[in-house]
Amino acid sequence: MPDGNPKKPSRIQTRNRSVILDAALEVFSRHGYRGATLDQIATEAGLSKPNILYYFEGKEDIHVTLLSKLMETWLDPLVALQSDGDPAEEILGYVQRKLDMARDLPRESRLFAGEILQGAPRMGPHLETDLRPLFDEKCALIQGWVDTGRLPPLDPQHLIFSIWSATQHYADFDAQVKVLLGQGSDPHKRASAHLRSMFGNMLRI
Amino acid sequence: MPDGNPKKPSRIQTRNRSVILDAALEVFSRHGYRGATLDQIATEAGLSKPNILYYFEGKEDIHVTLLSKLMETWLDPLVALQSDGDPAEEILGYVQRKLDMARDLPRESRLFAGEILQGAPRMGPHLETDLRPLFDEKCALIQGWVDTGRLPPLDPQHLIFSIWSATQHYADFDAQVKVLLGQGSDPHKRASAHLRSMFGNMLRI
DNA sequence: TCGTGTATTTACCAAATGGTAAAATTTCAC
DNA sequence: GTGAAATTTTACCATTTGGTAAATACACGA
Repeated sequence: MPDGNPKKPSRIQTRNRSVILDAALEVFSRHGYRGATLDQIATEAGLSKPNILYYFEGKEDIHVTLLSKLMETWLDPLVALQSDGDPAEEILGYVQRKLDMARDLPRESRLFAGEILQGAPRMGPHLETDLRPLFDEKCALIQGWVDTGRLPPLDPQHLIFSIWSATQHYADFDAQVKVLLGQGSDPHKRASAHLRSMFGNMLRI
Repeated sequence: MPDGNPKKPSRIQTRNRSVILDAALEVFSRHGYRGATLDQIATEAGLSKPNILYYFEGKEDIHVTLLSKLMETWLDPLVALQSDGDPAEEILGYVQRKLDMARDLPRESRLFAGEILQGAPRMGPHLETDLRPLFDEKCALIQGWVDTGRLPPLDPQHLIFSIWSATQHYADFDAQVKVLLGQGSDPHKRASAHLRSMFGNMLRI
């Protein structure tokens, strides 16, 4: 049994757990938790169903593991929002990082979106524990910039919401975006320019 | 059989179909298509499962009916975006209508979001047929305002995406928003002020 | 009130799905 | 190479779930 005990995992274990999680990310992000089946995940992973249940306790275990690992990655860009340089450029850099992330990790974005959309049934605690403190910290940072006149008056909480929604939109609503944009010139570049303009305007004193 | 034939529906039919659709909206929007069960919908509607299958051909029929009816409602605010008054105020009015809609019809917003998130498997055609033409028309309208100098240079397509994402975020990611805002002063009002400021800034010449 | 079409319930079914037991196979330290 | 442990497969099972058939109850115009 690979789980529970403190022994270090074998090479096979490490590889297979990672293969399974990647397959599960693919399937869960496309069909949602309920819509995904263990058979689909098994096929995608190139393993048999009982075999994946050898590495994970069950469907929910896979999903939760995925969400936990994802949370780190997901918060990275926000963690990187520091009080180093020019406030406006700091925030615009954050916007850019989030947008790049939506392009590079669309499956992760959709997995997250699906979970929240359904009321975060398997992630509620994580939100309180991991996201909330970081969110509060960065809101305070931005509020500080406002208070010291380095940014115009604005609402840090809703600013962050706008950044999240505007950037993740391109991953989460990809199906719609594709239909509406047709095949135009480098959508990512145009989105980036638009967002830089929009948020840039609002951050200018 | 209530379906297919051209007879006008009885009072009971009208009432029950509407009761079922409302229950289905509740269940589908909370759990997604696959996550929802006919039993849940039946319970929510106060009817038996075979009874709802007397009014609809099956689970998918209910879902598709729901999405079709929703599409109208959903596009209304965009239809109302006309070339009447001041361009900036027209667009800000649209933002406000969309935000109000996210507050008043969160279930509809989540149903729509869930469908798009999964690649619009049951709504692809509708997007091309209903949404695309309207989107193109309104983009042209906005582009016209830009070309005649009544709006600063901006990207109409991505502007609309930003409006959609920023407003619907409050309905679709409600679970997250609730956790992060705690209980503050009238979130809707603050969101409204923030969005008016953000988009107002960008629309000013 | 009677009879006919409408509406609802009861009793099912087949497929899908998450999961398990145990046998068979492979890996690897010695 | 050998044996024990890890890994994988085969053969299942119980539950859930979308859906159906047929019997029953009901509404309502004549």
